[in-house]
Amino acid sequence: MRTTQFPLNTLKETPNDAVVISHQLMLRAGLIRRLSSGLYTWTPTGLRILRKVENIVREEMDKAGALEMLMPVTQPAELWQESGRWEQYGAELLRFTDRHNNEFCMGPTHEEVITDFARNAIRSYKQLPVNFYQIQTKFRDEIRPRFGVMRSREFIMKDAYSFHMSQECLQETYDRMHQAYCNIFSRLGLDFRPVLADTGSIGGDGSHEFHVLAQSGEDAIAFSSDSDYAANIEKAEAIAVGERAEATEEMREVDTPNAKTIDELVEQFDLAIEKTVKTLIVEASEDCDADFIALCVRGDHELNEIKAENLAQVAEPLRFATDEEIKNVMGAAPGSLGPVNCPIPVIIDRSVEILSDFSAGANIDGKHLFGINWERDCATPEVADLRNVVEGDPSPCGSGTLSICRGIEVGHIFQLGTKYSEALKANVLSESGKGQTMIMGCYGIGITRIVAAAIEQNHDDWGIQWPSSMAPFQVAIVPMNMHKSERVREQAESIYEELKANGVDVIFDDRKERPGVMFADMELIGMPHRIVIGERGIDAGTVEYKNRTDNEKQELELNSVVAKLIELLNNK
RNA sequence: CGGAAUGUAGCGCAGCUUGGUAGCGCAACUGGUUUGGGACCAGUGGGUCGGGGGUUCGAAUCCCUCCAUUCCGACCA
Repeated sequence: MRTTQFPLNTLKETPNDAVVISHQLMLRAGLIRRLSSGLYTWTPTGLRILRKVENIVREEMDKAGALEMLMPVTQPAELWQESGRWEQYGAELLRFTDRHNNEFCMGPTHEEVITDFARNAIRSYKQLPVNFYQIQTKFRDEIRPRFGVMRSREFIMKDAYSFHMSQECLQETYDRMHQAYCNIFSRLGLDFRPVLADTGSIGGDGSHEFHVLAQSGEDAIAFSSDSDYAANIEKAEAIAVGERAEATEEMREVDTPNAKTIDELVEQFDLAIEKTVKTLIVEASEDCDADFIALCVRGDHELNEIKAENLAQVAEPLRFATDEEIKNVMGAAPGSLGPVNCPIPVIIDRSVEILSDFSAGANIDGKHLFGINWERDCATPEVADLRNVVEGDPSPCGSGTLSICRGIEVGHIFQLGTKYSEALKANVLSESGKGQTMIMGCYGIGITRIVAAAIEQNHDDWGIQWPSSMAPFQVAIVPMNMHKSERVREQAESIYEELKANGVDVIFDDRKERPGVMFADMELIGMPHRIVIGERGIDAGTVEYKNRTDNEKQELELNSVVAKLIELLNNK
């Protein structure tokens, strides 16, 4: 490609609504343009990168035996009503009506459509297992789109759905997808980790997220110092260390009119924050006798809402009680709540169970209890894992301690079970001739998000440093003074033609620009290999070569540049 | 949904306080000089000043209203 025929559209200044580096560089390098909130146009340069990612994903999916297909973006409401998600899904689902007054939505995902397809197309166990996938646009009306294509409303996703007769068979495909994902992210040249993810009500170890490690990531991941264990913080099990100590204090009621928060309490009464307990009131589920449940975690810990929501006694989705409801149920306002003399069922975190001589609200406005001990002052309530793990917690795998780091979720694989196949009655005939509900798995990769994640991980002061597999062009040819020097033009043209003939993705900067402009553009866009052709080099029989990621320039023999470049490309 | 800020050329911004011919830099275009790290000179094109309403002889500027965008927060007592 020639830059005179391939507009680069680079920007010297950073548009001021871009806050993360990938968003800034994507705009500056001319990969994307914003159309509206959370909606982006991909330029010719950007699209080349997107296609590279797609193709790697496609190759590895095909290799793993999945079948590509394509489903509509627009989906009829009936299917969503059948699965029950028309009501469940909130405002994130973009709904609209056609001219016949029929309701539709823009697909945020395709479980319903694929399950509908499968129930019609698959009749017999002989057709199973099967794994379908597509690479296609999704729409989720995010509350707050941000960070460019990292969290946009419209985005491209590879989503796959597998169908099985047995759990074992699902597990096999799941493991194969796990491996395929590792292959994909390795080929893309990303520093990534598969991590255990929350599986919601289904439970088990049936879900992994794939995270690209980056400071700007929106998710927190917990790692073991000594093993491969890695889990999303939402999922990482929090283990209490130590045993409950003997009581040494008497329980006493203290006036704390100005302590509404744990921080205030700790400050005003000089308490150790690890010896305080905070109490949160949430709505109870229908399984529970009471309308509300009290959850207790240590003052220095945070409630994990996902863990809480997964408890049988807690309503799904999780909802915190309003101040008014708390007042009615507890007889005291938030800020003075505690597990002692609590009128509603209490569930405490494991780390709270092993506390002694601790402090909590007295369920009387403006009063706290100090020196509380379980059993003596209050029966030990039900214990559960309720909190987020923190740095230094013991790893749930049994070896090492946890450290926490941030990641960008680029993939998610999930054992769905029969959630959708049951709702949509996707049955097949088994070997014994009886109808059986198919078991499903689903496997997603955020294609557009990968591009942003790769930049977060690979950039410097000059711009993007593409991993070779993703670069829009492999080699950039930068001629010096080509519009004056016929020799430079001839050499540049001939190297360009030769590289093209060898199937190399090459960009030839044949604009009538000053060298600095060309260098800056090629570096900003992140071309991995650059050769500079000038009079000086031609006289010496050489061409200057520079790799985007290291600062050393080297001279290559003019008459063997192409062979040498091809060799470099093959070595990656 | 709550809070804050912003909206002026493709991008970055000034002008608004104190109403009076809509500006600067970058980018684009033309011509020339330059040419191994974002050049220089001369010139050109490009604006519903977010929309609507009001005050006024006169509004980018003052008032009302709507909209959009960005940032922070969204129940952790």
